[in-house]
Amino acid sequence: MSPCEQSQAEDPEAQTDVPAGAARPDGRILRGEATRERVLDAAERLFSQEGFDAVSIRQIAAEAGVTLGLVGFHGGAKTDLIRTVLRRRVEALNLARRDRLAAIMAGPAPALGDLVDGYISPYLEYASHDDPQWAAYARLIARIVADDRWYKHVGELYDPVAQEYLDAMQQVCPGADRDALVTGLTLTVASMLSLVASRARIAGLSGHAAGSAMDYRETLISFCLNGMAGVAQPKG
Amino acid sequence: MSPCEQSQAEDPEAQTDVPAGAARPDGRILRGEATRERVLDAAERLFSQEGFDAVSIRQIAAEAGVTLGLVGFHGGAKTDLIRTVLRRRVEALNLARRDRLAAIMAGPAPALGDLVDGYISPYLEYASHDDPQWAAYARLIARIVADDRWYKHVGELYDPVAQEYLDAMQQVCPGADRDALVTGLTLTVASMLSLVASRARIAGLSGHAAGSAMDYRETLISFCLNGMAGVAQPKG
DNA sequence: AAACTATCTGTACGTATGTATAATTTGTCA
DNA sequence: TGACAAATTATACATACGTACAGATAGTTT
Repeated sequence: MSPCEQSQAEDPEAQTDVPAGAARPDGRILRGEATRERVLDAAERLFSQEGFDAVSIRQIAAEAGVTLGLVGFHGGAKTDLIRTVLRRRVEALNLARRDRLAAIMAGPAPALGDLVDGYISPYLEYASHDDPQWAAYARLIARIVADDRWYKHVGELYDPVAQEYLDAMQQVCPGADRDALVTGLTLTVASMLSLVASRARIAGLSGHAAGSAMDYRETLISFCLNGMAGVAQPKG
Repeated sequence: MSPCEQSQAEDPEAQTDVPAGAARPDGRILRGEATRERVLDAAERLFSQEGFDAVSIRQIAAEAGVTLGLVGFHGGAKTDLIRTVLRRRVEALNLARRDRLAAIMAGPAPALGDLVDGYISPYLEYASHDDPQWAAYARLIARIVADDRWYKHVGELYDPVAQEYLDAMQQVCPGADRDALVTGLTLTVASMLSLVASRARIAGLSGHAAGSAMDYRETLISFCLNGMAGVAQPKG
């Protein structure tokens, strides 16, 4: 009777055979929905702070203010729980990136810099979002990409939009080698994530406290744009 | 009687009151030294593959082919063990970087690109080293920087040389803002590490298997050089 | 040979882990 | 109101964990 294996039925009226725990046919939310959200939020926060293996189900329960059994009830097994957490916010990020991409390509003179900015900025904005859960999620993604166990899952979620950006980049830089663009975008993403994952690095080297990720946005975009422009040039 | 808390007495004749487990006054190595190395190697491999929290002392013992107690005997507590592993190879990397830096600055026309190359290449070379332990260590470093628990320790080990490179960069680019250089070097390091940590990302986006980290060296250096040049320009 | 110390083995302890489940409460609909 | 399912509690289980330690072994020194 656990609702933990529900599919991502975002649309309340999408189907008649509603999985348990999701929206009801009459549109009302089952009472467990708020609890489920608390559990996922707590897991998101703790996983991003301590890492998957260092966090116990009991910690998550305490952080969420629920009993131990409820974490399993709403989140399923631990590996399912983090998968759900990772999947939960993908749509919003992908949508923001796709919107920007469409706007850029519909404009008069789409440039490589616009595309780099379009891919990076939504993540940075969410990472500096008022909602601390978004900040936690951004940090979690930055953590997870170095872990082969979860990268496969994360990659599947984000790669399609990345491919759309790569297509657009190829359109804007006709002579560029596809593999070079792929590597360049990978390095761009790595740079972007590093700003969120460990501003401690910058703080340590600069000698003063690091600001918000947004404070580094200009430098980051400049770095990545110039870097991409470098690798996008046809050989010769 | 555990030798696990030995200081880094690399010089066999450095002191008369030798800590247990290190070199003897007569220059001979105590018999446990080979075992200690096996334990550290196994920990290095496993930590780099699975992460600190996912690896148990018993796993390390099995991987090293020793009994459980020996891991604690030679490695101390688990947190001491990873600290030792992280510290063990720092000297070699710092030395290689310092050598390159000296050669560049003694040359006729030191350029920003040379400095970027000088900082990146030693790590890439060690990461692609024949010795699989070096590859494991490189992967471990790439993993660890996203974890605040260990970054503090790693930073202390590598930041002094990074500062020397930053000084040299400022010398080569007199108008550059120091904070911009710091951010740029941080992004450069993040890009460098990402190539080692997860070539799976590139493989996933490109559609074909990823090669060795060395295959991406040119693209990486081009990306980082152009990126650094971008952020090193005085505002205006 | 005897004393000594580094090295190594085997085991035990207390605690924490992920997960399952029976029993209870709560809200909804017929 | 009474049946029914979702939600919640409390507890139990088997296992794995990090660490400590008493004792055995093996070299070295006296």
